[in-house]
Amino acid sequence: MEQNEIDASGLLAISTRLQRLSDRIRKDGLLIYKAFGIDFQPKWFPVLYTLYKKSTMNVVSLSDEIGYAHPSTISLLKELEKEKLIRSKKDKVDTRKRLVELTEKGTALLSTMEPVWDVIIKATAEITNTENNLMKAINEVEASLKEKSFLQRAEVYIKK
Amino acid sequence: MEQNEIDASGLLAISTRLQRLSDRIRKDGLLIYKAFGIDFQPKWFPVLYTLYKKSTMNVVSLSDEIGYAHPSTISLLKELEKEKLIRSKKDKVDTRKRLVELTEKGTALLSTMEPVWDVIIKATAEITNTENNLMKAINEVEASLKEKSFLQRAEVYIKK
DNA sequence: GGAATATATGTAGTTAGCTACATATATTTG
DNA sequence: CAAATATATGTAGCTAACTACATATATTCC
Repeated sequence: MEQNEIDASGLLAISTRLQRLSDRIRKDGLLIYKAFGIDFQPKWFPVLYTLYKKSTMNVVSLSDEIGYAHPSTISLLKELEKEKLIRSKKDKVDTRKRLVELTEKGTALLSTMEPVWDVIIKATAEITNTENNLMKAINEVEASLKEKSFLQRAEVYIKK
Repeated sequence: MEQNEIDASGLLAISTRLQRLSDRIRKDGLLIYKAFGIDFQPKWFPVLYTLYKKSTMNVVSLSDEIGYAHPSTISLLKELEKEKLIRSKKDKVDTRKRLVELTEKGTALLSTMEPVWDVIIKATAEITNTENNLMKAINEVEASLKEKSFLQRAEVYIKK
């Protein structure tokens, strides 16, 4: 009975719990980079990693690739430009487009990060690889949301 | 190979993914309350639900109960007071303490919410109850973090 | 080939938590 | 019992994403 109540309340507060877990992991992530003497923020990862893998991209494709709204990407790019980790140039064919790529400094940084990532991946795997694997759970939830949104699912029960 | 790369990158971006999932669920949550014609924000849930269950509490115990930093609770209480859903009074024994409780309006609102919660719980269960259950995964991850933090786990690998 | 539409980028302001610091009152202890 | 410490509350400002809106350039279509 009590157990059910805890579960119910947990489900109702799920967004809050996700957010707090995210915060916590991010903060420790920052400290891990620091422990390696690397000046790197976890939030930079999706943008930089994508540019590392795909070399040159414009703002919108980059945003789509990492799944961000474009203003979020723009503000990250602004920071990264200030850090001289990336640079931009105009696309000569389609002048609306801003092409973004890593600088030499950026490439150098990213290539020194492989050992750090290794550690982070191992530590994260250790933490998340419990009976219900968090990464897999997120993937599964994202898949079920893609199929039918939270709201749509709720509507079925409302109409009953 | 490619699969491993996706996993690695996923683990490295885990905080971002958690945050975005949280946002998405919260936004739909708000719409579900709206669909019931109820003026209620998902972020209010932990505070109001706790007051509903425990009647009167001071700020710090309430924060501890829901696992928030006290300034977060204070700012929620401020909103809820403006909505006239809660009220506060001084503790006569320990005058430092501010005792918080639901108003009649608050109690009335909460008691009309049971059917909404039912729907939310069902829809959430539908979404999260995949092979790797998200709620359980969060609980497990929080338990493993409590035992040994992300940073501490990383340090073991750094020292190697 | 010009008008209507679509796409790319950018800016401003919001959100929901947080930490760091400040202050007031209680409690403990020499 | 006064000084030192601990606890409760409060304020200010940060963060990392978002939406809504604005503008510039491309593309499409009559």
